[in-house]
Amino acid sequence: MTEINPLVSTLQEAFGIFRRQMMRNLFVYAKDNGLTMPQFGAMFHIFHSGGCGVSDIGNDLGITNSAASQMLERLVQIKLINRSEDPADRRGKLVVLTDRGREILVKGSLANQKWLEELAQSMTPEEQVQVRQAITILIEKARQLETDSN
Amino acid sequence: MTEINPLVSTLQEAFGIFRRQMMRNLFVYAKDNGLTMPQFGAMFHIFHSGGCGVSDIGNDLGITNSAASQMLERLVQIKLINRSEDPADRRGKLVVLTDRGREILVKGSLANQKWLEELAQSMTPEEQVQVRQAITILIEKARQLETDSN
DNA sequence: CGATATAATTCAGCCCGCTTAACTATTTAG
DNA sequence: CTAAATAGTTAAGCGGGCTGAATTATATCG
Repeated sequence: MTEINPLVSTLQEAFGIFRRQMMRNLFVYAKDNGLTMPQFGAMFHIFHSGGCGVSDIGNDLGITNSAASQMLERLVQIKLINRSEDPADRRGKLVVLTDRGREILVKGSLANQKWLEELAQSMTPEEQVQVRQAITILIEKARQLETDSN
Repeated sequence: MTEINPLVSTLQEAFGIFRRQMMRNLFVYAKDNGLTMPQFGAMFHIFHSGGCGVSDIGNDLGITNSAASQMLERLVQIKLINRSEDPADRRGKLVVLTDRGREILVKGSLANQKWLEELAQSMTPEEQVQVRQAITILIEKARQLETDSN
């Protein structure tokens, strides 16, 4: 048995609260924008990859290329993504969000803004500084982890 | 224009990282457990409500009672939830998770454990203490917000 | 060059998600 | 007690999500 790091369980708890907050909005937000959850998931992946191939999305969502291809075709139809030939490898396609598609994702990531504002305002100025410094460390470390694993 | 609280944008950034981490697993985890995303969403709601009615779930997911009723019926069939008459109001039903259903949710909430451990271990002991204290404040404030809004 | 691997698409077919509309059972209001 | 509101179910029907198998086009390996 490895020792239990108390920070990990604290993070776990915070993560749980964030998760719940996020799930509260996820389904309704997708539906309000005329998207199914898998479609939203695909667009989320495209957004964060900044452009990728068809099978990347299949892998990310755990579905076949076939399924991914069909789903992307629908997203092309409703003009939320563009699909073009990859100039570097003409077998592949390059999938990117349209402006409208990007807008949906950006707005979605701001969906919890109000909650975060309330959260911030429920703290004293001293607490705000303390929390901000700590979260900044957290963000920095998370980014490092991400970089290292590439 | 209200002034921009720097803590809010920091929290927003952290939330974004958490969201991405969570979305990475969400679809694959649901599928691995034989669940569609809406089914997983329903079970998530039941889990956190600790037991609720059919239309509660419909409201939470933004679908009609009819749709919720049909989905729950499938979850009953595969023995992930129990549905019984509400003794307090015999029009209503009481929906709860079975042990198997609860297990899926609990394991799911531990899905990011490894990442959190790596994150914790990438910090110096001093940073760990600092971050833990700050996150504890955050958790406390979030819980208070939740209590107040009820 | 020829064989093989890779990226994507298409088709048939199945199940699920969802809505609307109609219906049953129970509770609440006047 | 009757009328209206509320909780849930059922059925018909549309469309999406997904798979497996077959197909096309391009790239890579020997």
